[in-house]
Amino acid sequence: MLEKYYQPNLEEERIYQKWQKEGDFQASGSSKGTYSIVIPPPNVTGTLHMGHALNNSLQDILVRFYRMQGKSVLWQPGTDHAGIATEMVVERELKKKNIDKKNLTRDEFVRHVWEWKDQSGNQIINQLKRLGCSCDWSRERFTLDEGLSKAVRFVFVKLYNDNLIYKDKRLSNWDPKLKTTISDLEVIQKEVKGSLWYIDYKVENHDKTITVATTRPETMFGDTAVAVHPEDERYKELIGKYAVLPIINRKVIIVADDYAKMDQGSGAVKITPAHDFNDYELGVRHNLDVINIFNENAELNENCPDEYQKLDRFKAREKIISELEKIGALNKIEKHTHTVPYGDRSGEIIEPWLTDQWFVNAKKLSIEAIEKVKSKETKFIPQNWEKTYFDWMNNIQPWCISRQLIWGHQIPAWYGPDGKVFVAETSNEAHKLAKNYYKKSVKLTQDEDVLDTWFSSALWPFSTLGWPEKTPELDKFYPTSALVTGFDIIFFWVARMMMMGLYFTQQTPFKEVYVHALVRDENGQKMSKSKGNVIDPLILMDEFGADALRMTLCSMAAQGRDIKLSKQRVEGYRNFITKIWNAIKLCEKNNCIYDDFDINNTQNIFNLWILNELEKCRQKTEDSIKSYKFNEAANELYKFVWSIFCDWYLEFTKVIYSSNDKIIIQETKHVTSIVLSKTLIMLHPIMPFFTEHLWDKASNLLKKETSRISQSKWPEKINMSQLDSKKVNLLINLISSIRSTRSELNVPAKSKLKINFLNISSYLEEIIQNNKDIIMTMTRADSFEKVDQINDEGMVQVIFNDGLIYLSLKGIINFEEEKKRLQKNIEKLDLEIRKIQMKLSNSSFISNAPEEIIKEQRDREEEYQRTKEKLTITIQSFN
RNA sequence: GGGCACGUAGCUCAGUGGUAGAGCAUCACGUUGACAUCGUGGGGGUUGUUGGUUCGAUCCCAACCGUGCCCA
Repeated sequence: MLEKYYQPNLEEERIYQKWQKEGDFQASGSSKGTYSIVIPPPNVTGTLHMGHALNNSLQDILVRFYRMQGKSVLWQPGTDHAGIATEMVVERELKKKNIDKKNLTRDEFVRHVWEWKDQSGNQIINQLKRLGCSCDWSRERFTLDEGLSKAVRFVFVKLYNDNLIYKDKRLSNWDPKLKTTISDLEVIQKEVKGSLWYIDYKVENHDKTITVATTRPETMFGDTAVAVHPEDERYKELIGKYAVLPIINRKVIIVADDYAKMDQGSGAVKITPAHDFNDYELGVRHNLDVINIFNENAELNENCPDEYQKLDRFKAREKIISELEKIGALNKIEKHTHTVPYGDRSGEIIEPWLTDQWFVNAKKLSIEAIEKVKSKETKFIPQNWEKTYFDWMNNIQPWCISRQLIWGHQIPAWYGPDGKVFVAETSNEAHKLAKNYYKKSVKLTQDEDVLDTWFSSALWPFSTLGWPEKTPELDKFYPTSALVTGFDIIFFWVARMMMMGLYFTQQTPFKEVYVHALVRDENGQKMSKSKGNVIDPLILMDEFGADALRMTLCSMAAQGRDIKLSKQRVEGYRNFITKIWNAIKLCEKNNCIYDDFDINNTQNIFNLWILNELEKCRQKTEDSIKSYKFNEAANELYKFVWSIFCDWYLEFTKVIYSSNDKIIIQETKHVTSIVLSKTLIMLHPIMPFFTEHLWDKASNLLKKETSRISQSKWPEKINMSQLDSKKVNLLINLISSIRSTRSELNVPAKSKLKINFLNISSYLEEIIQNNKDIIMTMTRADSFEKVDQINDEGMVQVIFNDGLIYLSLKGIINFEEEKKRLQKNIEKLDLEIRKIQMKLSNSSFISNAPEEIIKEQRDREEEYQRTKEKLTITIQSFN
């Protein structure tokens, strides 16, 4: 006998270990094709948050489902090295030990990072196991593994030789706190309330001044022009003249460019090509000088007046403002809301800064990546995410891939004494190239920078399978079947994996991209540590178990809508698990031992009915998972288990067991056992732990073809010859109607009813006669008789569409109440009848609507009329 | 400013060109053997607003109002 409740925290770990020990997650050969997913690699520094929980639950559901479908399945796991994040974590750890990164050599620091990784880098992997993820851990990869690193070097060299990677001095996003560039995608634009300063610049050889409006007065020392709109009447005469920068009295040209907006600020805008992306482009158009005024800490540098040098950019701003005010050049200050770029890791304001960096020509790589989505070689689900992908791809910018960090793939480029660059996979090869070039051996130094972590992640779908070697895994599992990810990652992963995959394997890396929702808190707010509204999936799992969390996420994963998660929902699905637990307990008690049984021999209508319902559920669940409609799959199973199997079927079987029809009793036990077995199998992809537990604990009740449910096959289609569910559905309606009447009339739960019927169809009568016991038990009646006429004054009519069913309630109910009840029902019917009559009397409805719709309406009207008549007669009989 | 979603019961959300559903919450009743982490039943809706297409619109179209997100 099972215990009172299922206790997930006592079982889950043990079950997971068993799966692993048995090698259940390793891909095996199969004739039914392959199914593969690569995990979007979580950061090695990460801990499991709700987004991971959703993302990986869905992947696990797919993977377990297709495994059950008999495919050879690979779920390729691993982590990425998360350059910036890991350096930050390790630096912080070192600080605790009083070690300053600055005093360490590159090698020493890298050693510390590996030490940290070995000790703490496995957290997220363990948490994924906790969630039940059935990844093939024997194939776990890390972006800094030797194999993957080799792939990175290979790709870099190839792209360089194909002129798709180049080094260039360009503006890039400089993080002055982390002292590295970051890519556009790692910059977060935030709306900030600031000021707009209006500064008067004198115009050379002219009596006018020109007033520029700026949000960044501190960049003034880097100005090399003032721009006005070509059509702007106020400034037309000044175009081509020179404005004089206050404080330093340097001349800058006044240019006409429609980048200057007439209605913004003063219409004149100062141009600082070295420190603003738009200004830089304008500078190129007008051939302007580029003056860099910041150092790597975003302090003013030697291109600024002495008293400003080494001043932080915001201190410098204050100083400039006060000096401008002093000399009367500050015209006015307006409050102004504008967007400011922040580094998503450091939280620091990003400075566009002119540096030497390595870039990928993403534009060229994007062309095919766009094509392949257009031609549906890779499909987005839901489809509308295509648009996001196209928008970004069509406007793609050069991808800055160098980072001024230590942790990562050091760029495979070496410099000769004269700065000549040699790009090669190894130092040896670089030396060979150099020797060839210089005609002698020279000393080479390797580029200090490392590559963007995403550069290696972009290779993940094939580098993890052994590429560039031609491995059997690559051959078998690439291209992968699906990528499951959140929309916020379309640019980071999907786009870049597509570009790299196509260029290096000539195939799209995945056939489908399923884009799931974002998990928000119960008020629809994005979860964030600073808001304090984070729901920790680990805490939820502690409290309710991994299965309940997974089922919750699955049931809420409707396409195109974000998930608002609340604890109550998880609790509800924990209760669902308990419900199944209890159902199994009942089946144990009823001795539903599995024995060989051919369901094609099923006789009893309830058994036929439940098998039919099971098949409907099986079909819908299967279709839903295949089309990524996770919520539908979860709800279908929930409804079947609770509202059909438990609420009705198990109740019917109680009556069957109390009868003395041994053959039907035996059949019912067999059918129950089969339904249980198949239901557990179907629940397994969503709720792997407790289904596995029951597979073991309720072993003798189940039809088991494998010792572990994780290895079971998805149920086959049930082909029943006589699947007529109508009779049982009619019974369910009748029982519900009687219960409802009881309840509405406040019949005490303990009082037994007497039920009478007359004038009913022979079809219904047959059903009633055959199932009297069931009806009586389930409605708490002690008799159910056919009568010739109703003359007993205690008779109350049941509102049941197709028959005159009466409850004998003499002395139990108040007839005024009963009249009201019937009157209310008549009113409802009247309303419906009127609606239908309106339709039917509309000649255009009759001439335009399809035949079956018209017939349906006529039938409905007739049925309502019959019911109404019966009720009216009953009311009249009271008087 | 450009783009994408969304608006259905108190809450969270499904859904469909022809009778609007679920879970939670709520109310009433109920512990005699699966289950109170429960059972039975009830109440609760002008499907954001206004137009259009249609015999018929919650669904399709347009505009508007509101909310959220992405990009600039």
